[in-house]
Amino acid sequence: MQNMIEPDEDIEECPHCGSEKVVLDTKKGEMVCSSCGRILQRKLKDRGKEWRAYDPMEKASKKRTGPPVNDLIADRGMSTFISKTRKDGKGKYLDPDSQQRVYKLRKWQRRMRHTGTIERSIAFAITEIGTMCSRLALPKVVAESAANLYREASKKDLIRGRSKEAVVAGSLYASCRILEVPRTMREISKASVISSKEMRRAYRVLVDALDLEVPLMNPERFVERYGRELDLNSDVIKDARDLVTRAREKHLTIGRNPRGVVGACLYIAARLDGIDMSQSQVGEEVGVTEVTIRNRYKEIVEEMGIESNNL
DNA sequence: AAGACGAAAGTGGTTGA
DNA sequence: TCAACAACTTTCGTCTT
Repeated sequence: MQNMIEPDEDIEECPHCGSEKVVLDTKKGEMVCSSCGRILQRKLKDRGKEWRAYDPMEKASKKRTGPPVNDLIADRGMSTFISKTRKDGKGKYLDPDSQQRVYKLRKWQRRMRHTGTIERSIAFAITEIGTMCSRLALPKVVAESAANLYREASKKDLIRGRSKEAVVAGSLYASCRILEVPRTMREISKASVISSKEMRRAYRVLVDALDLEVPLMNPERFVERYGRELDLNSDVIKDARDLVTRAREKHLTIGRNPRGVVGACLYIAARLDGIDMSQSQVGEEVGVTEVTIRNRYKEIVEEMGIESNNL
């Protein structure tokens, strides 16, 4: 049977190593770079059919579905529309009386669509999630996940007493954490009208009330991202990633702002590679001060026995 | 002159009574 | 609810290249 798993968007080359050997793993539902082995997209949906048809007649008789369920539509695309055509099911024109009735029905359906408080709230949230995601360049899976979290939150009545924007921001952050998309709280709250304090509170409530399994944030993901933003080549990024791993093994990361650790590791890796880069440059990119970079850098160099004359 | 370094004081968040 | 606390930031003077 032909497999119809499709990526959300075409990925032609790996954003990490630039290789064009991006393959689709239909079993796991993942897009994978066969050159560097990184997963570029997860949890792809199977948009295909499970049946086969050998001629158009059979195709027509077996077809029984519409588009897939869409999490980014308030009612998930599951509601019915009353058609605009003035024909009945058999293609005959309706008499004027019936036309009048259908017109009224349509009007009422339009009015009823988003009248439930929860539906209206979700519709708002999805719009908000959409604009935030485009501002933050977040992939569609994150938007879908956030929409689902918001829906769950609505069901459990968690929005009451909080602003919708806060719950949206909290859902987005939670989705990023769950899907291991490297975004900080600060970034997300900056893209929102919500303060990071309010967002944090909403996020906590979501995690507690919905029993979310949030994996520990892993700084290695941030190394990738900031390394690329600093125009470092993949060798340096890899070295920096190893440094972060070793730093964590030596417990140099606990209680520390991960961005400081990541920044310091990038700084060290770059300097070891002979690249000229200032502490403040790195600090600015990862969002901490030069002093913090310096402090982390000192600790790491000391603990790992890196000869400072190489730097 | 720019970047690195270190000290000191201030700030916001966490923790435990 | 409040105080203690650790991490981080800001600021600034000094050192190094």
